Amino acid sequence: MATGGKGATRWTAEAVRVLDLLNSLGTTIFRQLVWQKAADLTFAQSQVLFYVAEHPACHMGDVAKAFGVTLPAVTHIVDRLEQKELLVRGDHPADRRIYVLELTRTGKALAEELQALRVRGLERVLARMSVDNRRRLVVGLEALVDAAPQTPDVEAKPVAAGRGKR
Amino acid sequence: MATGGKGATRWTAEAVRVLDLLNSLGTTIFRQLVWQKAADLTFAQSQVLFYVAEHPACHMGDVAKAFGVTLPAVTHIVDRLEQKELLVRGDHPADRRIYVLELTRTGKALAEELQALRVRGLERVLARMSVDNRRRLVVGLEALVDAAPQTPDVEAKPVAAGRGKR
DNA sequence: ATCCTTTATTGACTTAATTGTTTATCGGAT
DNA sequence: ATCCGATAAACAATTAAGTCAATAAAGGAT
Repeated sequence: MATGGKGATRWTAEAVRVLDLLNSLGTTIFRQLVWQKAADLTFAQSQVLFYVAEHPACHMGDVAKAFGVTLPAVTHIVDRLEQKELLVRGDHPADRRIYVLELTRTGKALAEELQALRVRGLERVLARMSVDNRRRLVVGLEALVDAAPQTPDVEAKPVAAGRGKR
Repeated sequence: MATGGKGATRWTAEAVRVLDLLNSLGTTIFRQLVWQKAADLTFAQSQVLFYVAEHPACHMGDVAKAFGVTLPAVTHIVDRLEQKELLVRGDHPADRRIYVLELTRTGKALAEELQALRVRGLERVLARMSVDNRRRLVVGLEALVDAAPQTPDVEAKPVAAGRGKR
């Protein structure tokens, strides 16, 4: 409101622009960079791999919440990752209903390798930007992420639980 | 490490940060805003809907190139959109192999409605940002999209072609 | 006319995600 | 000590999306 425009109308134009940019992002960076189809992991599988890498000892439900999918979906993906020996379902010491997810040695190595791939790819893109624009990008994105509805991360959260007990 | 500045090392840190932010974006904005699960369209279906809305009279192959998927995948999605009467396969006047895609009246209305939904959602987020940060976001994103490997839009482009001719 | 390329479809198969149901377990009430 | 409600996860079935391989049909060239 600082520049005293006519309020909503101005933001709408900006929102449309940002939406458009985010869309372009999805079909460039996201598709060509973040989603390197390496190591015959599917998109979902690599996402879970990274999640477990960053949240060791997490539970099935944590993963489901983080990606907003249902538990059965996680079950399948974790099944496949376990088959590939990238991840193990460990037992929880105190609560026997719970699986504690951990990456195997191979899984950790793969996660690091993929991360390095992404970073290198993104570096090549950032190198084509000016220092100022890189700064703007980082600060702007930080503000955006900050302004977005809270991130459904590992923290305990009510979320939409309530699986079908009857 | 923020003020370090020994060349490549600095960019790496910046790349990691941006990667992280893009990731957060994927699990917040993208999931809660861009992907409004309205009108029982799947994600892929709504993407194609929007694409055709913005590129009237496009061909099956255009869609495939734009999203980096194979032609059969497009066939299926267009089938479904046609069943829902959101889109029609028209004939090309000069080349009878080609289908010319157009949204129906209903399809256009739906696209506009979904777009409005997204814009309103994004507006609410942008409203929580300062004017300066909004500016930084737009400029930074523009620079990023610009620096990214060229967008696989409607233009003729080699992309990852090599579709299975034999 | 014959060959080659382009455009799109079809079929078979795999992976994903959703919904609904079931099993096992935990924790707290009697 | 047992029953009851809630939680964690598996299992089953359906729908969608993506792949490859093969096919068909139209266009263009020689």
